[in-house]
Amino acid sequence: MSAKRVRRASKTSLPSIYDVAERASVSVFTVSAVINKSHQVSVRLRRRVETAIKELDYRPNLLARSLAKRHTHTIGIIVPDISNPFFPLIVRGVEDSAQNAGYSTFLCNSDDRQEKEEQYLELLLSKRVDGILLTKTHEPLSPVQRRILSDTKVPVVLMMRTCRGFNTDAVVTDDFHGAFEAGAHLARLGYQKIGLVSGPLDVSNGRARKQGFLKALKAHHLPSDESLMVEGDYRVESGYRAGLTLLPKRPQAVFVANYLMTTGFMKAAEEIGMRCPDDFGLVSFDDYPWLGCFHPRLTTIDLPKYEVGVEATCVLLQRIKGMTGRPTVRTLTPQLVVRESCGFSLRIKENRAKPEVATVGDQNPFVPVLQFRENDGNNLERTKI
Amino acid sequence: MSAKRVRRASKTSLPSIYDVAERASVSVFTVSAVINKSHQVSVRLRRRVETAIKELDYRPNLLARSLAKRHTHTIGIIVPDISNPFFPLIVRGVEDSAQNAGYSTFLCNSDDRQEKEEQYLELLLSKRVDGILLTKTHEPLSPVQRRILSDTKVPVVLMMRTCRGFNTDAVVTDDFHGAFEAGAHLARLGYQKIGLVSGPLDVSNGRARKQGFLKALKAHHLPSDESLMVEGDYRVESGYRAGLTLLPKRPQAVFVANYLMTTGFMKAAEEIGMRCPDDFGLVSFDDYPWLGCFHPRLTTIDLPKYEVGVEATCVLLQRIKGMTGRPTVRTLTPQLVVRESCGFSLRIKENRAKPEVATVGDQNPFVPVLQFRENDGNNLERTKI
DNA sequence: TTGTAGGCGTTATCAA
DNA sequence: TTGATAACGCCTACAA
Repeated sequence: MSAKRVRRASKTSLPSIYDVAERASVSVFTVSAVINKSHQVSVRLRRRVETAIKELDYRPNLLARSLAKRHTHTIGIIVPDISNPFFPLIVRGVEDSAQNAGYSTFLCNSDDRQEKEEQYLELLLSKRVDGILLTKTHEPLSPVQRRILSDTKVPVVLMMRTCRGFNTDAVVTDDFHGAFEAGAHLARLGYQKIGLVSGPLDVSNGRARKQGFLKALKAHHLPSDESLMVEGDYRVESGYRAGLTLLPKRPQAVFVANYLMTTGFMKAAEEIGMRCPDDFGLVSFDDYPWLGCFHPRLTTIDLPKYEVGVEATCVLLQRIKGMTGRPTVRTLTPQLVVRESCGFSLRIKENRAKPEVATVGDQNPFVPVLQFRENDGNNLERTKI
Repeated sequence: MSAKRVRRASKTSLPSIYDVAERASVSVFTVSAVINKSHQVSVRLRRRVETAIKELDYRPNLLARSLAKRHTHTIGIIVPDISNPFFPLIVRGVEDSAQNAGYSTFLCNSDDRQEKEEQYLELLLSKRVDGILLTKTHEPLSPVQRRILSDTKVPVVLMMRTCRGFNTDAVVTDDFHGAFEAGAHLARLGYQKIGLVSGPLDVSNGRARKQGFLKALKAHHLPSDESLMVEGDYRVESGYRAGLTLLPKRPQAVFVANYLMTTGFMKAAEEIGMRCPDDFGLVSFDDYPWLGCFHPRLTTIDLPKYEVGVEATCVLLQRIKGMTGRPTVRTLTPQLVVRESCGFSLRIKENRAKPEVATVGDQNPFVPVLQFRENDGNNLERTKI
């Protein structure tokens, strides 16, 4: 029974800790000890082990290690779609800070579909990830998901979207105030008939962005005309259709709740033959480095995407390390970036803006943020950090 | 020795196959058999096992499974930077087809740095991925990497960039012909003094794009003026600097070898006060769905990014399944997308274009591809497939 | 300081 | 068809 560990001829597969031990004429314990620096090992033996490792080109099997130690040093991350330009930066934030802490990440795309989300949740759990970062689909937590997430103690933190009935940590951007700023900016520029292309109202930040906008209208004593508000789904196509229905009503300005929809909206405007900002002002939500390079240069609410990833990872890692306490929601502050699509300079020139209306918040929208952002390109926006 | 498997109280951690076996009063073999459908099991036992699984909310431990089966059904993918808009779609292509085949993917960012690349290669190997998809950094394969990749039989397939001295499968886009088309298009429009902002020349596709461009000049009997060519590194900043040095020389047109650099280039043009396409024509490399929505609407060479991911995964999966044979290089065809930055309509109007110059290839550049692309937004460009 | 041997949760072989 | 039981490769008491 003791000789059973004479072990395989090592030609069969990759070298194991036993092969190293044999070659160095030590026990597996010693090998393990030097690899993990978990115990003091005499220099002599250590040397022998190290050279054996080199000679064999030994590489520890992380599967076995994880199995034995019961944690994988891996976190799972589920986003709707990595090819939606909104998510790469979040993911990058996650990976950077995870790697920094010695964790690696497993990426999944849910396509915003409950079914895929469930499936991936199962997979991640089966792979025994230590924690999960999740941008929930628009659907509420299903019973299955609830069971999945409850009967295991794998910590989950939500990103960008909260989920009613799912009381867990979350890191989001302050979309309410962001949208408020967007609406307020438009109002201060003297626009009175302002339209809205909102995100899906069954998503927390879709609601928040609409409510913030409405609040701004109210704060500036502007009527809120439901006929000027159309609900989109954050996708290009819905922005396009929104433009087709909204633009003919001749709004003076419009707030579009994300970049993809803005993209579609502009396309519609072009087809209809309306120009921005000449024929209508526009503020978009979420910023990208290339937005300052093409026309109309978009005025936006910049969301700290990378930071969302970083913060979410930070919280998750703490939970993994055993932090207890009630779930927390961390809210990151977005920022108004004034360029030209809002018609800023136009309105100023025409003296239509109303600087007398009090600026809400500490932001002075009359200081255009037009300077070139130094990005290193490959690492795109991260230099903002 | 036989009773040793009475096993833990199951409160300690997640239920194992033993817990299921015990509860169903069967052996672990039976449980394993029903889970994997690997053997015939009588309905009676199967039922018992299935209900036990439900009741315990048992979830197989993939770590243990992988350890025993010696494969993980996981592939690693290393790209320079997921937050560079070029890569998300490739990654998406990979994930989709991998998942389709029952594989999951592990994403890593090398930041185009040899060091991180090596580090991640080690990690992936330690995690025992079944194969690796790699977009090599600009540096050549290091001795370490060579050893890493050789002494293990984990198949590797290169994406987008080949690597001299590293003879393995690869899936790339035909950048030579893409760049040729770009240059030829400009030449046919009657431009004579054409500048180039190339990618890094130590990257295979950086070279290819330059050479294709030069070939086009030659084909159209245009002189190639080295002073009009500047080498960038694919990043925004380098495009910006290139613009600053190139534009004052008043080129009639310019070919910029990727999107990020184009972005910087446009910024420079704006600062200098030159307008596109009025003051200079421009063709960019690599297309994005939003390019048709802002001005100047970029004329580009569209790269089938998603397909690169799909094809690469396909090859890799075959290798994993044991396909032998010499390494192959699959080359995907890019496509000229004519919009307005090249000055197409301007030149036509002014009668400066030279339609008499033979069109090279089957592409007719005088058919502007301006129609709205139907994208579903969240899944962005993938609808092109 | 070093070694021995059992356990982590599966699969797989060989009997029964 | 089922059941024991030995791998898989690593960690870690417990001993020495």
